[in-house]
Order: sequence, then structure tokens, then C-alpha cells
Amino acid sequence: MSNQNQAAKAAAPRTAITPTRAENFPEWYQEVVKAADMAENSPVRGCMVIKPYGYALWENIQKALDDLIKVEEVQNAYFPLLIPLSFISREAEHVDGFAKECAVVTHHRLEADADGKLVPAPDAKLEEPFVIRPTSETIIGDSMSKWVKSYRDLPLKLNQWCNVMRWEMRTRLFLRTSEFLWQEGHNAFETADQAEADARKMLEVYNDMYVNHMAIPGIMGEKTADERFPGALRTYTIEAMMQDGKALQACTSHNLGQNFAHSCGIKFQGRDGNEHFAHTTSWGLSTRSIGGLIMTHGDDDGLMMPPRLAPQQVIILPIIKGEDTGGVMAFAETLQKQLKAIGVRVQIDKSENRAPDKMWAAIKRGVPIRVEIGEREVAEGKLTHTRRDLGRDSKTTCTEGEFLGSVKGILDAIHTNMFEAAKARMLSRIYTTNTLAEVKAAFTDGRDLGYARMPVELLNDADYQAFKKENSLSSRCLPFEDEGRMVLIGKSY
RNA sequence: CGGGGCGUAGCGCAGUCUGGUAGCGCAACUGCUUUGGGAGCAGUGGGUCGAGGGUUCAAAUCCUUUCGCCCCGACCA
Repeated sequence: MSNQNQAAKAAAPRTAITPTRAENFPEWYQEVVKAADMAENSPVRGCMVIKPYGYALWENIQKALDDLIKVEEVQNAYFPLLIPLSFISREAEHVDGFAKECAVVTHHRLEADADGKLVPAPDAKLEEPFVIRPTSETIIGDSMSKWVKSYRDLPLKLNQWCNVMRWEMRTRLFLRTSEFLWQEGHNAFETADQAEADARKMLEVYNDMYVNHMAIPGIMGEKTADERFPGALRTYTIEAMMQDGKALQACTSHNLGQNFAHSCGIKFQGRDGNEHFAHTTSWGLSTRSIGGLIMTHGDDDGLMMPPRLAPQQVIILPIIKGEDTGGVMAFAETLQKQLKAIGVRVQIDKSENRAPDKMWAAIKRGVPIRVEIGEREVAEGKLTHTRRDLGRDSKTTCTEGEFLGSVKGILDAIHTNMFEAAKARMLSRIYTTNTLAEVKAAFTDGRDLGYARMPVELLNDADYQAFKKENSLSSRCLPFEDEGRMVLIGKSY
């Protein structure tokens, strides 16, 4: 390489992902998903294939969240994928909300037509079509109506991990797919206060999940009426901000009041001997959170996994020249065993790739800590480790013993650093405004796009509504900390 | 579902306007040299040009129908 080329390379270091975030954020996102080997499009329109590395992340999300949910004394169960059409029809608002995006099962058998092509058999048409669940309020409500007889049966707290389907016009891996994975919790209570407290409580659980596991900051608040779940009294949300300033609804928790109890017949004999309808809640977090994780933490070299959810927290890269005469692999395997013994998820890259290729593969997949072991180091009982979040400047050489003693602390430090960086980024892009003129300025004067925090009264201003439409803004939430006086608005995913 | 763009080797693209033997880069494979921040040389394999129909002696190229993908909007988690 010429000196000139070297100089050019130094001036503009090559990034593992092209385009960069600044050049084209949506394209960057897709490239990261591909480079990290998370998922790909499937032959089925709008549905994705989640690859092993992406699914491993989802499994870790499930484990962490499932534990948090069970602390709240929620029980897991499973309900059918197919929901009778009449069930969906029970709640008027609910129908309006989901009818447009339901996939419908109308036949129960295939047969060959005149041309020998398989078609749904005309005489196998179902009396009543089934809807592939877009969400399960109605079918779980049906079970609840049978299980709840007395106030002594309450509260009843159920959760299921499953797939759901919503026919989407425009899909993007993880962020919006026609089929996605999630958990949906459905709780039933004796009183309105209990249901309200529960909806808020489950939002706190999600916040715990986002802050302490995903390292993603968000603004907790209530949805405005136009953004509410169809059939809910109140919808609570955590709005996270992606690196392009757009909002991502990270999860939702709904107080459904007695709406679904009425339509599903969830009633019980109360302490007063009279019949009452239960008060229900529902709450969900989906594979969409993985999209949020990528767009919160990724950089121009690819994904950055938050350490507590990373499928591999440490990757060991043996650097072997020719034959492994120096015992490099043996040293790596011993280290792996010791790390596993203290509860660290660790993998050795045993591929025959060259050292730089192994390294870049680990960077693109966002493994929090890379450990390089060469022959010289084996002789000295040392190793070199590098943090994904800080990059090559964090390269440190220490003894094996020192590393074993510090690795957990390093993982915690990475988590904290990632969270604080994301939080600082988010807070610096929320503009507090008092007038419509300020709102307009916030979105048009060249500042980094983010959210405007404005007085709720402006929502009804015709001039604001026109501006909102022109700029494809939406109300993200009424932040709890503003006690209903302010609303966050922004563009969203 | 509206507006725009694109479908050619695993990936990224040229070739299309002006019809005439299917190309380039990367990746893959083989060999040798390399190996602690993206290696070098030599060689090899791989494509019914998204699909159907039409025009023509001849179609990746022209006409037509259709499917899919991406971006922006509307809708939504």
C-alpha cells in the first residue's frame, strides 16, 4: 500500500457497515441486521426468518422478561392461534382497530382442481371463519369468563409467549413484520383501582427490562386518545428514541376497564353477593424490541449487544501462526471453562479465518468483549481484551487471573456506558416548547430531529394539526413526569 | 394502497437508450506465501439476465402482462 493510500485510510477509516448511519439510516439498519446475521426475509411476504444469532438474543430477552413477569405472580399459559371471527367482533372498537389487518382462515382442506393445482376445497368451507390472532384479548377473555366465578378467583394473571399476525402494508425486519413474536399478558381484577395500578405496574416492569437489560432509555407516559389501543380505557407506553431521532413505541400496557369483561362475559360474584364485571389489563413486548436495540446501540461498524442479553458476552480469538505449537487453543479452552464457571457466556472462534476476519465478524455481531490470545501471551499467562463499545483504544493486556477477576465488572461497565450514552443522546434531542411557533422551529430549523415537548392544549389547535400532518408527526405520549400538562410529539416507526 | 426506484453468478453492479457469443468487483474453491486492526500472487468453478406472452434471422436489450424487493407517504406494535 502506498503512503498516499495509507494517509487516505487514516483520514476516513473504513467502516464495517456501508452506508453509515449519517448517510442513510434505513439502509444502514438493514445492513446491520444482515452483517450481524440476525434475520432475513423469507419467501413469505412480510414474514421474516430469525436466524440463530437473532433468535438467541430473543431467547435471552424472553428469559429476562419472563423472570420479571413471574415476580408479579403472573402464570404462563397458551391459547389458540385461531380465533373465531365472532370473538373478534365482540368488542366494537376492537373490531374497528384490527379488522383491516386480519388474516382469515376460511377452509379446512385442500384438493386438486381440474388443472391438478391444489386449491381450498369448495365443500370444505368453514361455517365460521377463523382469524389468525392479531392479539388474544377475546379468546383469553372467553377462558377467563369460565374460570372466574367469585372474587376469590381474582386477581387472575395470565401471560403467553406466542406469535401473532397483523397484515402489514410495509414491513421491515424486526420493526414491522406481518408475523411477529411477543408476550401478551392478560390480567383480571376485582376493582378499577387494581386494574389501573396493574397497568402502571407492568409498565414499570417493562421499564426495568429496558433499562437494566436492554440498556435502552425511554420516556414512560400515557397515550393520547387517538393513539390508544382499540377498546382500552388508557394505554401506557415507553417511547424510546432511535439514533435518527424517530420514536419507537417500545411496549404497551393497557387498562381495558370493563370493556372486554362486558364483551367476553368475565363476571363474578362479589363480596357484596352481587354480580360484577371484572376489570382487565393487557400488556405486550415484541420482537420489535430487537429493532429498537439495533437502532439504539448500533454504530457504523455494526451491532452492539447489551452485555446482559448478548448471546456471547466474550469471544475468544485464538491467534495462531501456522501450527498451534504454543498451546494457544489449549489456553483458550481453559479460559473458556473458567469463564463459564463464573457464569459468563463465552465462545471460542475456532474457524480457520485470519485474525482480522475473526475480529471484524465479532465486531459486526456486537460481542461486548473480544479476547485475543497469541503464542507470546500464552507463554506469559496473559491475554489481550477489547471492549466493543469503546473500540480499539480500550485494548488492554493483563494476566488471565486479572481478567477473570474483572470481566464481570467490565460487562457491567459496558452496560452502564451504553445506557448512559443512549440516554444522553435522547435527552439532548427533546426540545421543550411553549408555543406553536417554537414547535415549528424545533422541527424545521435544522436542529437534530427528535421530540418536541409541548403543552397539551396545542393538540387541538387547527394550525398544529395541519403542521403535524405535513411533517408526519404523531403524539408519542403524555410523559408521567409532566402530569398530563405536556405531550411529546415526533416522527415514529 | 398512492408516488418514486430496482430485479443480470452467493453479494454489489456494468451492459438496456442504439438488438448481434454473458461481463466486472468482492465472496467461494485450489496452491504457495502471509497471519496481534479488513493480506499478496497464480489458477478454478459458478448465470435458462425475476416470471409469462409478443416482435425479430437474432432479445438482458424493443412491446405487453405479471410477480417480488427497496425508499417516501397513508395505516399500524
